[in-house]
Amino acid sequence: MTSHDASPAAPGAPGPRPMRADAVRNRAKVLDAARAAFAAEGLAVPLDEIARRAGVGAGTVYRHFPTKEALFEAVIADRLLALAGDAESRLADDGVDAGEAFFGFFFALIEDAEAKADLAEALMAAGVHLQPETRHAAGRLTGGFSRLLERAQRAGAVRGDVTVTELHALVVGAMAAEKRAAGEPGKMTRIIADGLRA
Amino acid sequence: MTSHDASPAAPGAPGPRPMRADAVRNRAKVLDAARAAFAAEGLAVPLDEIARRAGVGAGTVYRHFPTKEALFEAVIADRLLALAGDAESRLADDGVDAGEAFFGFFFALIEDAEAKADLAEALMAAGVHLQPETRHAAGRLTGGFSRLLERAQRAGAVRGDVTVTELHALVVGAMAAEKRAAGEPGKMTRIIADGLRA
DNA sequence: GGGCAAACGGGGCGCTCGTTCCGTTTACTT
DNA sequence: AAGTAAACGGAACGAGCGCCCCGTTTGCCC
Repeated sequence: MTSHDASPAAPGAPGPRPMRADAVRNRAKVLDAARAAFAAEGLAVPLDEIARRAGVGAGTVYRHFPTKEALFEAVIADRLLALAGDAESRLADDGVDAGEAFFGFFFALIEDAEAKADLAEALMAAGVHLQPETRHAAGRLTGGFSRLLERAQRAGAVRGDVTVTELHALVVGAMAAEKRAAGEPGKMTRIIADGLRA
Repeated sequence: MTSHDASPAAPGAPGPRPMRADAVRNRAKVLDAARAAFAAEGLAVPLDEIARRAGVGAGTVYRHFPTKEALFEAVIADRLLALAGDAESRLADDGVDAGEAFFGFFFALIEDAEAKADLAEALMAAGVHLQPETRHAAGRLTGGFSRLLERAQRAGAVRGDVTVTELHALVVGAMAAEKRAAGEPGKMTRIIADGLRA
């Protein structure tokens, strides 16, 4: 819930002015509405609709986020950080072997994206022109995933000729396949995972 | 090149009136321009752009195709028929075994879609509200693919717990993965294909 | 409680794009 | 060669949507 912070910049040091109470409240309402709306319909949802659901005017949204894209990224950055945290905690867990940890995350990642249209879209997008905050979050996720992959490869659980970039592409592919196949959730992902085993 | 036919309806029997010469010419020009434009940019290309490339006015496009969607489908139906023909000819070829035939088509299908943004989009789309002609073409493709799959499964080359629908989903997934991964074309598809083997 | 800057909100602008309309041109007929 | 209906083309319409402007409201400080 990092994005529920009151101030968009310089949270610790008291900057020029503290935010007004209603502004803080509205920022949170917009963010919550955006989360729900983007998750349900992806970037396609009109900004006016988000404003309406948040109970504010469109102008208010634009005071807090310079552009629709920026609002989208604010939502996405949160999700990416959560996923990065998941990867890192699996990495730290000594109870499961490398292969299990890797595939566990692989499945969790795709399952999560399935329920969040925006995340899927964000991962599919080329990812150009990202704000620094988003870029950092994406980097942390990639880093964690990369270490999970390496460990699993060293353990002989995953074929050695796959890079993180290719893995990312396969995740996108699995999400696309999963969305297309109605019955038996996770089956497409399982097939693709089988193709990844050594 | 079935769509280069002069008359949209009743080609054999002389209907109400034969088409005027310039109309025939323009229809073909529109179809060619649409083919190129849709292949390059998918459905996103504006209709005015297609008209411009074809050297006609937008109104002319609409006399031949009631809607942009209909024009799109006219292009897609051709592609689907060509693919169905490919599947059928592989089916008829006794020189290759069932597994080879299946995977050969699998790779060909994805490679083809890679070069044609519109085909990829069409396969990804839910496919609701299709014109009868398109529905028929899609059915023929699915039928051929289905027989290739069955034969390969019976031969033990492909895992038995996959249906045509799921296969379709995996094709879409492979296309998505392939588009996302820059280097070494076909690698993502090969990994997914490995997941499909028995 | 009064003053003031910050925040609000929604009407409106500008752009894109699918579709239609209609005055003009062009191919066929006799 | 003249008449006619089919076909043309591009200006114009309308809908959707991102974004901005500005008159009004509201929280904050003295």
